[in-house]
Amino acid sequence: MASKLVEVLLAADVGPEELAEVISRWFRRATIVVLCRCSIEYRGRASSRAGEAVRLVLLKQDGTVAVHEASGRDPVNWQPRADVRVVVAEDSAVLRATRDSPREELTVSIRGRAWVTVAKLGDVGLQLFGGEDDIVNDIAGNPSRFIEGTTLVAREVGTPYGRVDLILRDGSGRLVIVEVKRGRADVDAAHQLRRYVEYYSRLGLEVTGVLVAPEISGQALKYLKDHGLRYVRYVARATPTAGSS
Amino acid sequence: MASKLVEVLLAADVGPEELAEVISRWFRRATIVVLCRCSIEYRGRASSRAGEAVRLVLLKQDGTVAVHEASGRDPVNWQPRADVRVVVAEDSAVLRATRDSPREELTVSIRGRAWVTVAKLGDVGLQLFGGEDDIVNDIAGNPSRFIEGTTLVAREVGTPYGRVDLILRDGSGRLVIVEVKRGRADVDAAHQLRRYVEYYSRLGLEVTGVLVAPEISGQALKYLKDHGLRYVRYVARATPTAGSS
DNA sequence: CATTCAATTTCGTGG
DNA sequence: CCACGAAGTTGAATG
Repeated sequence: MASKLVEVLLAADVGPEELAEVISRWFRRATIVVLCRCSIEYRGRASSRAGEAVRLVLLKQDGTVAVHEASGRDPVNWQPRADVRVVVAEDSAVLRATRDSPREELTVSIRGRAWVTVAKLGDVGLQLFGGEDDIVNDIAGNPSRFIEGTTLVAREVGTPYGRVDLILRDGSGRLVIVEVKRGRADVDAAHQLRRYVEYYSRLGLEVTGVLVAPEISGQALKYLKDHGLRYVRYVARATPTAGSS
Repeated sequence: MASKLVEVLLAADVGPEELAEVISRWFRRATIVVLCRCSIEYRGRASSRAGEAVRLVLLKQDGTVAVHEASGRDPVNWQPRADVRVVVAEDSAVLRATRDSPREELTVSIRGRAWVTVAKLGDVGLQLFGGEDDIVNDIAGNPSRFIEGTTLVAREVGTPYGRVDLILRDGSGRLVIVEVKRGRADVDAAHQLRRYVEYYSRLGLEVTGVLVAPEISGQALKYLKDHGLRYVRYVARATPTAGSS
């Protein structure tokens, strides 16, 4: 009962040499959290520089290096699946996280003592419901509920200009291209739909297009009308799990 | 010299009650790192559920709550700028991070003892070079270097279908709509350009379009040609800062 | 490997 | 507050 639920492999205040040692020992074998004063330099797709400040450096088991500040969900600097090397220089541990393709380099210079914690994390992911796929499935299962008189022809159809979510056929035999968005549809979504409709149209098919989403922006709606396309509001069938309101 | 560069306010192995206390005390006042065994539930724009595993829960000073696993730059679950409440239930501390607009709720059930670390992080951000703005500036400063015989007319021009990066005028007085991409231009970028060109064209203006980017995908290039648009490769003027290579 | 598209995208900016 | 577009986007899926 009193057994360890979380095994913290190390938690200590360390100097540069010790920090370098800890990182070398545990990198890619466990998750390393470093609270430290550091400056950052990045060179690759773009380049950036950040002066010295107290930050949190997170080194994950897949090689991810992320440097966090006091705000934001996203790190201020990062390197996904990096190769890491640490060298000790003066009173600093300099962490170099590199990556080919694209070729880029993140350098974190950690000055003075740092607080380092090491632990093994799980990697089980999650089950997500309510993504775009779920909506596509919903429509595919009963197209006429959303667009009157239609039947399913195909789904996830590749074209040279992208993958069409759904293709239906209406009462008069005309194809209906359907683009689905899980959130508010914007002008890009409308344009995506137009791209597909235009493609099939050029093949000589009688074709029309419908954008299905719970909401739509004004510009997107105007764009659809301007190009002879339609918007259909998506409303989930029923409360799948009771409980709310 | 031996003064603290990083002030770690707390680092301790704590039970549910103590953890709840620590979070209540420091939330939004400092950054809290919790290594723990937890399960997660999310309900909002979508919904998700993740079983028990060892994870890292990060609570930042702006209210951000992020739950990290062993891999990935991004958290497995999160809530930006959340309101947080912690209650103790059985042998667990249950953290509820909510948010209005959109209305959503993230629940992290932390079972048993956890390792918690508290520290104040900086929030200075960084200076980034080589973003899209830099490229737009570069072109705006000397349009004819990229597109022969052109002069600057306007930049960041709003249309009903989005904001145009640059408008130039060529030798024959025709408008040239320019869309800029900092990386490889894809078919979406080509479409974006077409949208703008079409808009001005419908207004009765003599207009053409150019996509400027360091690279372009084959399909995007084909799409441009199919619609009478052009691609111009962007090459940075000179090594802005010496030192590399 | 390139290409495309979704994402609980997040994040900034402008109206 | 909405709306749009960039991001060093990341990440997955597909050819």
